[in-house]
Amino acid sequence: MVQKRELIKGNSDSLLLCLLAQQPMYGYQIIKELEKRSQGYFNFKEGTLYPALHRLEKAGLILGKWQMLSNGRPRRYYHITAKGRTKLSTERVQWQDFINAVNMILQPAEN
Amino acid sequence: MVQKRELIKGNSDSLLLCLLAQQPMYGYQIIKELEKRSQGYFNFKEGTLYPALHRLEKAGLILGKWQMLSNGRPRRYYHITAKGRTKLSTERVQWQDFINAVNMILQPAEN
DNA sequence: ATATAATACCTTGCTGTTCTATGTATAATT
DNA sequence: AATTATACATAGAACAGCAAGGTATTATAT
Repeated sequence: MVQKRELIKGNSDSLLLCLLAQQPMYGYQIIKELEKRSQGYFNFKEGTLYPALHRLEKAGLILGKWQMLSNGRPRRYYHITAKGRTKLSTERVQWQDFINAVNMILQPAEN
Repeated sequence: MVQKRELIKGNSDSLLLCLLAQQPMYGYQIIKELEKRSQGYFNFKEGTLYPALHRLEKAGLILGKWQMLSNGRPRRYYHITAKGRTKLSTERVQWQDFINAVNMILQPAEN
């Protein structure tokens, strides 16, 4: 399947917030989880994900907490905030509105 | 309704190709038509649309032809090419794949 | 008559998002 | 001993959309 990567632009925030609304996760885990849940469709790059998480944290939508594993390797677990949950529900609506609008153009399609 | 404008990125090509697959149109008309068909959702800026049309033409997906009106005002009508129609059908599939993938993340959502 | 809005094209520069590439470091596997 | 997987991070390039500006004609409103 050939993907159109640009489609993800502006949508990744919703995906991240949605995952973190279910449980706190760390960056590397999020990448794997998105890939798994989308049956291999999503393959977030680290250069995309980490800056995105930093943006979301800076915006107060998520909160990162360092957690040291027994083996001494640190992970940064991100938790969604109340503000983040509000944002998520807004973005869900916006996503649906967007799909509807696009389909109004693409659907009546006998061409 | 508050829109998330970035969502359109990577999707506008499909919308333009779809319109032009139905009939040749000129830039200004496309803007109005997209607004009308989406019930006011889409409001393409000229700074977005004209460069987009130029890109599509350069890629051989559409073909522009100047047409002089009786009043002397020129319009540039764009026609879809065979290559453009092929591209459109590919993009339709990609769009559906993308929706499906996003919904795999957002849908199982009781949060 | 005159000002404003609508039509119709265009470009430049800014911004934001993604990706590639690179860097660091440890643990597990081959 | 070498490679892969885990886990974080950033810098620079590419690209699309937008605001703002420009030109020019026609139609409408004042």
